[in-house]
Amino acid sequence: MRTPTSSKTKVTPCCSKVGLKRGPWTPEEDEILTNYINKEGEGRWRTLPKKAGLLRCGKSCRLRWMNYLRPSVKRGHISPDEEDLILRLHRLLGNRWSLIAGRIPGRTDNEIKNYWNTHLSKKLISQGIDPRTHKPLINRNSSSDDHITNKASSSSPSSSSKLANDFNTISNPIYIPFQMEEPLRSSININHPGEITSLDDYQYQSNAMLANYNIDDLNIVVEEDDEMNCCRDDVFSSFLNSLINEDMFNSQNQQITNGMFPDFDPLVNPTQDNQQESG
DNA sequence: AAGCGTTCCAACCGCAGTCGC
DNA sequence: TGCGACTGCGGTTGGAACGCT
Repeated sequence: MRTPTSSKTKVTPCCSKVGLKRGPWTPEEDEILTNYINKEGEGRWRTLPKKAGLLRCGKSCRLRWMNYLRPSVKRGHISPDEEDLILRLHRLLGNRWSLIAGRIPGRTDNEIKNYWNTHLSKKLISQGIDPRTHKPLINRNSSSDDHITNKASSSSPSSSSKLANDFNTISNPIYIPFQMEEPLRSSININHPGEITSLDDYQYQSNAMLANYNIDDLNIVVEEDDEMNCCRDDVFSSFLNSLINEDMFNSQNQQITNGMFPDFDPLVNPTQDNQQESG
């Protein structure tokens, strides 16, 4: 674990504003940055501004490139399909904007975050749905949800609470068949068959797959098996695809669209009667 | 047309993870 | 092992654009 930064200076040279320009980028700056990256490639952001002749910090250059100048960045309105996908992915991943953006071609994490904050969260609230938990707002004060709501709604940036936030954001939408009190960085072991016997095959497999991911960053943790690591991105991609394409999501999102919310969330508690078959 | 409040989004900030020395 | 540099992420902010009166 990284040493807390509070014990030393927080101002890195990159953040020092001495002599560096801030604010909106000019077309000239955009052109300089684009030309440089086209020639030299991405990366080495720290030294890039000096080499390119820009009076910007590396962070600013990276952000401008990633969110605006990259050729793959799609401009324009979010389509209904994209909106639906964002809803599904947010329900699955929480405020993991970069992960969500990674599933939506051409969209950046910043764009999706902004769209969520300005459109989708308000839309869900207007429908009586807590945009953090995707549960009905009416239940947010119930004792069973307090431990989740309190942590999820905390804006405190302390490292421990942030990890707790992340864990709850992830664990809440997805059923995990056992309590995880382990350190968050540890991988989850699926060897708890007694707790998952009631799951149907699909959900068993989904949770088994989830259990092999590091819950903190959703990268697969395969117990130091490098041969498995080489394909884990593909596995995770397939896993996400299988989840976001499931009919259970379709039916739920249809109800969300209609301003309703299902009584029961099969992903949170799949042992209830209305589990749905996967395709 | 002017003033004011609201919305939206590009950009900034601080923190955390990773890596190399 | 510890430290610093670098990078990336998510939350927040500032101000331009927009809408209403």
